[in-house]
Amino acid sequence: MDLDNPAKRRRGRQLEEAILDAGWQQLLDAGYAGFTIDAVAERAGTSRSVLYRRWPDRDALLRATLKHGLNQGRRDPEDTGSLRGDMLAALRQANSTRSTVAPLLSVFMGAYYAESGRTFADVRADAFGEVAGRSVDIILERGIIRGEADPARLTARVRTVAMDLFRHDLLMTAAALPDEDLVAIVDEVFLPLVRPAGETGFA
Amino acid sequence: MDLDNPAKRRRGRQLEEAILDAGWQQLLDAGYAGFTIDAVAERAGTSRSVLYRRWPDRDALLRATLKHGLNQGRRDPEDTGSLRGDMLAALRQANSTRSTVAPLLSVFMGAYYAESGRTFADVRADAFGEVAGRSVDIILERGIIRGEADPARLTARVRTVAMDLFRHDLLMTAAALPDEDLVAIVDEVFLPLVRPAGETGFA
Amino acid sequence: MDLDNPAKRRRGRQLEEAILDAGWQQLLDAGYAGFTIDAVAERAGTSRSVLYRRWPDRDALLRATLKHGLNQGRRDPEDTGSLRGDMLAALRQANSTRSTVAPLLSVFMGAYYAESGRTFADVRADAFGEVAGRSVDIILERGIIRGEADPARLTARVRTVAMDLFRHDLLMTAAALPDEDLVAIVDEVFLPLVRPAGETGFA
Amino acid sequence: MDLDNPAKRRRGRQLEEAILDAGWQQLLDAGYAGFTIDAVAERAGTSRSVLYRRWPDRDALLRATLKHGLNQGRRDPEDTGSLRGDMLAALRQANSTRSTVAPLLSVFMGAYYAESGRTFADVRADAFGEVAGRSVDIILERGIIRGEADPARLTARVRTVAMDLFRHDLLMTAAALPDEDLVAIVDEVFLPLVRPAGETGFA
DNA sequence: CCTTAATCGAGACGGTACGTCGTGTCTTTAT
DNA sequence: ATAAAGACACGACGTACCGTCTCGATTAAGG
Repeated sequence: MDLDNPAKRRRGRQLEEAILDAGWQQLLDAGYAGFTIDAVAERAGTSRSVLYRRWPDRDALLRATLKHGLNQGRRDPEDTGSLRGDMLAALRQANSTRSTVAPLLSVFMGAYYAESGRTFADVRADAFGEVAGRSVDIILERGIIRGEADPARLTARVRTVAMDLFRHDLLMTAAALPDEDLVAIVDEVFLPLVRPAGETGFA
Repeated sequence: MDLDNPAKRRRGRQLEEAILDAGWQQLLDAGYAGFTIDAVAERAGTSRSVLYRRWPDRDALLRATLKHGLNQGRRDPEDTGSLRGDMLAALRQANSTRSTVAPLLSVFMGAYYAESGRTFADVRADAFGEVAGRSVDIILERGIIRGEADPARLTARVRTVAMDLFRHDLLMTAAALPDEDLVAIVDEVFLPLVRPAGETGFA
Repeated sequence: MDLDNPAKRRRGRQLEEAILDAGWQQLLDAGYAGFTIDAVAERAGTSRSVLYRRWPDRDALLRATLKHGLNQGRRDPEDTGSLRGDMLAALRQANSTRSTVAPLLSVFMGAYYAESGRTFADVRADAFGEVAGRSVDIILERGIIRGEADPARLTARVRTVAMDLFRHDLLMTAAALPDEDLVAIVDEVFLPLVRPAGETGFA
Repeated sequence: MDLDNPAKRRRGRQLEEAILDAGWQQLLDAGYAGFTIDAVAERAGTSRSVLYRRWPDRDALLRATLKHGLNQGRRDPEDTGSLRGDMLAALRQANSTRSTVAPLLSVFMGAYYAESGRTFADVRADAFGEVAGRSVDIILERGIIRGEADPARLTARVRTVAMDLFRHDLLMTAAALPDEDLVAIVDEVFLPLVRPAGETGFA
């Protein structure tokens, strides 16, 4: 890559990181169609054989790249003082980063996990990282303590409903959602389902 | 195909139907990777040029094929006598047919509509056809008449929440959902959101 | 072709002329590769079916076009007062018109007449028209009368030698020849072969 | 070709030879129309990309194939003891091999060299190879030594006149010439032009 | 004058070859 | 041993023509 730079050849872990970074950038820049072995190799400043030594084919590289990219920069969810605020903050944070790449998840994760025989929960955990799943749990934990959420109503389905609807819309539009859609998810679906019975107004 | 076949050449609408049928079958048999212009053309007993004359590229053909295939055999939703029963029946019907192909929707519809600048509502309508959208409306209409649904609570988000969650899971797993997941969607999310305030138990 | 021009449709002979003219222009403009049925039809302001009704395939049209084009504007050879002058004039005249298209002759005439089982003489006559063959005869006739050519030496081979060498060079270079090449053909080959024995200088 | 063939893949020069051989055979078997990239690749037991890596397009491959094929099996010209015999032998040898392919030369070499701006001499040398040009020189050298040819008369035009006329007829007829035409070239044109002045009869 | 048959003009259909690009395998050279 | 470079064999892509076909519109000719 560098012309006369005698910089040592990268190897092993270090090289792998560089490749996945390059792949992620390539994915963001050129989309699925532009996610080519050649393009990624060139962007990473290495050669195709190096990639093929690590991943058997393009799809495997794509999965590794998605996982690598999506799990960058995870943070614990913000504490805004209210369940509604926390949930909205989490959705807005997600909405600001994932848009373009998200649709790929459904195809590749879907196909891959279908073959691997894993469960739906695993799919979610692996695709969006451990942190993502735990974010909602943390937010709900705080809500329970504040008395804004009723533990009895928090089935698995209800716990993930906000993120699932967000993700659904993302998958269907391949673009960041308008903020009012996030608000609608929280106010019209999430809060009514988790709020202790009897409460009716918004917090 | 047969040079000596005195059967008239197919043309126009008739030919197009045959192509889309062939495409749909090819998609079910060989998946996205096997959805090749050549393969579809051969399966339809025509030639590649005929396809390229109608759709500019593979993706356009794929979108047309998806729409064609997904909108086959639509029927008005069954009337089971209760809102819960109607909704479950609709989900079960959908669950029995769409599984393998659904994930493709997110990528291609997503990408397409992102470019075309259409709205989310349009996306849904076009991808899943008019009937799909109306099914839920019909079911809810009946529910309102029976007193099982509160018109005041039926925002756009709430109206589609059941189908959206179903679709989300389908997209993420690329497989038919277990029946208990459908039940959970109806009992834990849908009914609590649409039921007139005050009612608490399951119907 | 014309927008609202109610000008009568051309038919029969008239239409055929227009097509061959268009073909000839197309050949000169775009060469062999650009000599397309579509291009000729469009240039002639008609449609492909009309061409296919007259010639079975592209090669047939090409042959017809070549014959049409090459036999335009034939004139009797100039009388310059000397055999050398006449021959040079004939070569120069030929050199000024045929250059680009000539190489096609060898392929298509060659192939066509090979199949048709005609003789070499016929080939030449048909490809270059009756006039071309007669031109040399006329020139030589005058030369004999002037005493510049010896009838005893004028075998078939010798009669055509100048035109053949000219045509050979044309075929090999696909371009008009430099004038000195024409002079060399006349002075170094043609005149020494036809001149009555004993004469040595140039006329 | 064979996936399981443990024979090493051919590469570089060796592969190139095989391709050109295959191309030459294809040309002889199927003519210009049958000289297809696919056909040549298949015949050579390789794939289209390999050809495109070496030649930019079909015409370039055709030119390379012609050069390759025409320069196979060149030998130094036979010494028959007389200028007439040597020249006739050379023409007969040429006549026995080149017939079918020759016409292609005019179109492709012509077009190519027209673009490349090379000289006529280069055209000839490249198209027919070094040896072809030298053959005549060798024959004439011997003739001069024997006293059958006059060096003073051997201009460039005269030196090549026999081969040029032969080639001309070949180009026009696309078939091997009858032997009497070769004899006519030698006896009626070649010998009269090169023979020392004063000699008149045939050797 | 009106009908009728032939031709024109337009364009879809079923093919084939083109030249490009990406894949996954394999080989070679250098670090 | 692994990196880097790149050739090989394969196959799909989208384009451009080919030669065949169908169909409505126009036109010349005949009853």
